[in-house]
Amino acid sequence: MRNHFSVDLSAVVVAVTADEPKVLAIRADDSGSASSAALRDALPDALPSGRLESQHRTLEAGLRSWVERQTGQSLGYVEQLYTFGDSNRIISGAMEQRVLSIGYLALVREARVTHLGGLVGEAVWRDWYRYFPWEDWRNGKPAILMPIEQQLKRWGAAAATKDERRLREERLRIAFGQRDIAWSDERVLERYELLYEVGLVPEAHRDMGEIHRGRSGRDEGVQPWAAAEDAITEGAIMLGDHRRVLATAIARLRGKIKYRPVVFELMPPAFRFLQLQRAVEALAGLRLHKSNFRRLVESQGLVEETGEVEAGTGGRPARLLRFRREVLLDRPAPGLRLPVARGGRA
Amino acid sequence: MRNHFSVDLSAVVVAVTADEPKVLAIRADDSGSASSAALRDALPDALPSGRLESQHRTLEAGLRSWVERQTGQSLGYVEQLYTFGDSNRIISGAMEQRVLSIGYLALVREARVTHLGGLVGEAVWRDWYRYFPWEDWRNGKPAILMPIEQQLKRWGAAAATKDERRLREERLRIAFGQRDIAWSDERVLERYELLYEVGLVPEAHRDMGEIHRGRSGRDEGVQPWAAAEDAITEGAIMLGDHRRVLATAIARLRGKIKYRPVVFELMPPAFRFLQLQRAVEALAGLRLHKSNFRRLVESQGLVEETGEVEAGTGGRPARLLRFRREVLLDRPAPGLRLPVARGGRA
DNA sequence: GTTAGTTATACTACTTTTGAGTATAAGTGG
DNA sequence: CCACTTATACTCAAAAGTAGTATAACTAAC
Repeated sequence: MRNHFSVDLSAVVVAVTADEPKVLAIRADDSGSASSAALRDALPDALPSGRLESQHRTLEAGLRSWVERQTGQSLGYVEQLYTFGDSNRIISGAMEQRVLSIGYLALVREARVTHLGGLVGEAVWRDWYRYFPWEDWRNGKPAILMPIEQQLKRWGAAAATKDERRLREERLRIAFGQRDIAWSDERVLERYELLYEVGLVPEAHRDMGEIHRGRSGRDEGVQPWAAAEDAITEGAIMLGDHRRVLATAIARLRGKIKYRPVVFELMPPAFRFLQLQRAVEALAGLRLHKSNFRRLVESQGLVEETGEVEAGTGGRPARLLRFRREVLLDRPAPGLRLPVARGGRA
Repeated sequence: MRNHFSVDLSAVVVAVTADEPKVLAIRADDSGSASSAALRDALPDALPSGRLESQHRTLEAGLRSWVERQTGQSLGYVEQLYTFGDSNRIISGAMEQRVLSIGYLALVREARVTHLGGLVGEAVWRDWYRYFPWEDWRNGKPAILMPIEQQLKRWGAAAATKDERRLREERLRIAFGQRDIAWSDERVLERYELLYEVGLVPEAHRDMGEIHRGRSGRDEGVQPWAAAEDAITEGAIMLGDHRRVLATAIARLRGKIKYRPVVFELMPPAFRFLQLQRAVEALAGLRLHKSNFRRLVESQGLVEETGEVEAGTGGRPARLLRFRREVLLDRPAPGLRLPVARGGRA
């Protein structure tokens, strides 16, 4: 058994419904016992996940089958995110049990869930900002960032040495866009990991309790700087390191929409311009400039008109668009930023 | 043992020496037996790799220790590439042995190798175009592409149905930059996988021989289209799927240099402008426009002058540069391409 | 059935970034 | 001294991006 590992597959399944970014979660629900609704809501959500089994021909196939079994959702676009293997996932009870965990990002068009008489729990679509309220800047800077920034500033100042303080302040500046640096929508994971390290998210303290004999893997048993009472509880926590996987997924997706037409995996077959913009905004957590966004999309030839118009949206009826599947072929590599010399070709 | 897997860690260790991209390889060398030099050279190279052991605290730590043990090279920048888990890695002899393989990309500054009295084989630095001769366009279109394109064209035409033919021709167009589509330096993996599928690389046929009872994983036992004799032997093959891992690494690195200052991980502490350009060119396999490249680097504030100059290069002495470490902090996310509305900030 | 509000779409003026190339400076080897 | 290499500084036009304004076509409320 030594040097053999069990492998966990977990999926961040994303959809955009009513201009909001959704993620598929399993509500922990030990339906057997007569637990109160209050208690059930206190239990953290989990991502759909399961063990890789030897009958799964490919990793992706295993993932798809688990997600389908647990949520009834079948997956379209699937992309591997990252493999987490640091020995910090200790299954309570069975000690020495090392688990690798492979995270996936999946994009689906519709946020429907077939209700299953759940063995595991109930599958629900959650607004992803439920877990990361500080990531949504669509209505300006989120209020929750005030206390976060204050705490982080104090953490920075509390460094033992001068060098350590400079280091902390720089990390902070980059991750949260302080001073001259602008907030970057993509640094989701950096922000989460900083909060974890400082001890400002509850799971930093939860995981502390689970660590036996100093086998942390994350930080080797170093106590978080912040007290458990000071942790930010606005953002909902998740089971295990699922919130970290979610952060990885959001970061990846936010990065990818900028150079690959992946948004369309989330759109219905026909959609309006503004609808597309709202979807991108929902993912990026930012407001975009209307006419420039339109020009960008048009000039890239990403869409074409279906010929139909949609009325009843409370304004001038919009022409409906569809994604031009050809661009997947057209664009060699959208966004090559190197100044290639023409002489290159023989 | 069911549902427990052994995990292989393999590293693509990259350096740039004398304007050429190098990768660290293990020359298969069963030094025990008195094998002839000719035979030894016929055996394929391998990437440094080894099994994840439970004493490895993190995946990265395991990788570092394996690389160091096998090559004497200690690693700086390390990045996880991809986890391969399709059941196509069949260890000859031990059947049913399923292995996951996690590929890593590592960047080092100097191409030196401490010669070890090798248990495994000899570590050597190889020009990476040894394995992918069609990827080097620095001196114009590589000649090897002529026969490749011809074969691929025939494969396209040989499709059974019209739809299938269109599909094949499109894949070909994108991967190899036919017709109106330009060659893209980043599609290294797509190209390799296409060649594999068509049967134009020798390992496609080699792997066929190893497949028992249809357990391919790659293609479920479908015979490659091309005959084994028609495979391209210009590009050296590697052990197992190591060439695929290498392709993944090259693709990733070529993509990444365009939006992250990773090249500097490969440069000496002080360097000339042209030296930097040559390094980028070596990686991208392209020639770049000199003054525009200079402007790009300067305007981004990626480098600063050390104050020294280097003479003796056969021309006007150049000022030496060093990487401005601050940019790692400065740039929030180099290359945000969304038209953000100003009203976004509250 | 007019008016306020909403959504869609076209057009404009300006700035910044690229792409391609030329000119000149400062060394080396013969 | 001359041919050759390398370095560095400019120029100029085209393309892409930024920030708006103006107008058109609907819905809902009064």
